[in-house]
Amino acid sequence: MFSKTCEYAIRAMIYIAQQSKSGGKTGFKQIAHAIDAPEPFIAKILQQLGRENLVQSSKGPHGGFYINEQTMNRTLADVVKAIDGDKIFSGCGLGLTFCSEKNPCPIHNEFKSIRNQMQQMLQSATVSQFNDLLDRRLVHLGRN
Amino acid sequence: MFSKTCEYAIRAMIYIAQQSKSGGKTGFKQIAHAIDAPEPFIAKILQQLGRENLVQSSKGPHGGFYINEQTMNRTLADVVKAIDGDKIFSGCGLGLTFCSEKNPCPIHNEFKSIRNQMQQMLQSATVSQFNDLLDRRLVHLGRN
DNA sequence: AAAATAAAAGACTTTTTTATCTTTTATATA
DNA sequence: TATATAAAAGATAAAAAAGTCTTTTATTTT
Ligand code: FES
Ligand code: FES
Repeated sequence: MFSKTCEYAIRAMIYIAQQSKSGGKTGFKQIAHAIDAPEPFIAKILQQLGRENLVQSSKGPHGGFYINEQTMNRTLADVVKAIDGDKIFSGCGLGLTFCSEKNPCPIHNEFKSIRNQMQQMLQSATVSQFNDLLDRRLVHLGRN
Repeated sequence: MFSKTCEYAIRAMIYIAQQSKSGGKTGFKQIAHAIDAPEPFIAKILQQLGRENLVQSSKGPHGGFYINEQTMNRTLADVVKAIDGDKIFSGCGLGLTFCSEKNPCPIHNEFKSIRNQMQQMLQSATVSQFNDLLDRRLVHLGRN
């Protein structure tokens, strides 16, 4: 559904958001460990997210990654778009081009509906929405 | 959403189904041309589909690929499962493991619903369902 | 039986994605 | 201002997916 890179990105965002609530900054190594992902790969992904202003960062001692007030309200859809582009939200889910609005294939409308639901769901899910559950340790971001 | 291999497989199945209606067999070169896909790659994919009994084939002169009566009713879900496995139908759409039925994440239920709809749609779409539209040239399987 | 045809199987190459390593730049603190 | 720290940037490596080629096997027709 999404690329591995994108999955890591989402988990990283959710983790950083939680850590940032209390004003803390987090290094990429800690992030990688928390979400059980390869360190240098997470570093690369965070750079991408930074360029898209989906995370903030500061260099030097006590530096690290964090998420500010506004960014807390960014949605999972933003993250997906930044990493995987918007091909998931547009075009045929089968990746086919042989049908159109005017000459819909037998599954055209169902596909459209599902795609729209997916988009709406991701657009209404903010990265900070998970903070509470993480705090209460009801969910965990690792792989186990 | 699906792998390229899977997209080719679906388009090939749909094409072969239409050609088979009138009892004809089709060579992999013709199939590749019709769906605008690389010839040797399609040959490989057809072998996979053959092993899963999703297409029939016969060797020698006037041989080729075809789809018999029963197979006409196989669904797109069968093709997807044969090529990409069933990971699209199971587990979290985000590829995450940090939530469960008991401790659902904020988007758990929406995700579940969407995934189920997707599965139902693919399970109710047969490969022969496209024959009519192809006959009437309302849709085309090529890339242009 | 021999020749021709067409798929099956297996080895191989290219491209893309995923992951890693090294050097540079920026910032804080002593 | 020197040193330590941490991210940014860029180059490289490994793995997976996509695509290609060659040989083998089965079938039909002559
Ligand atoms: S072929 Fe994908 S929606 Fe019609
Ligand atoms: S994290 Fe994917 S459904 Fe909950």
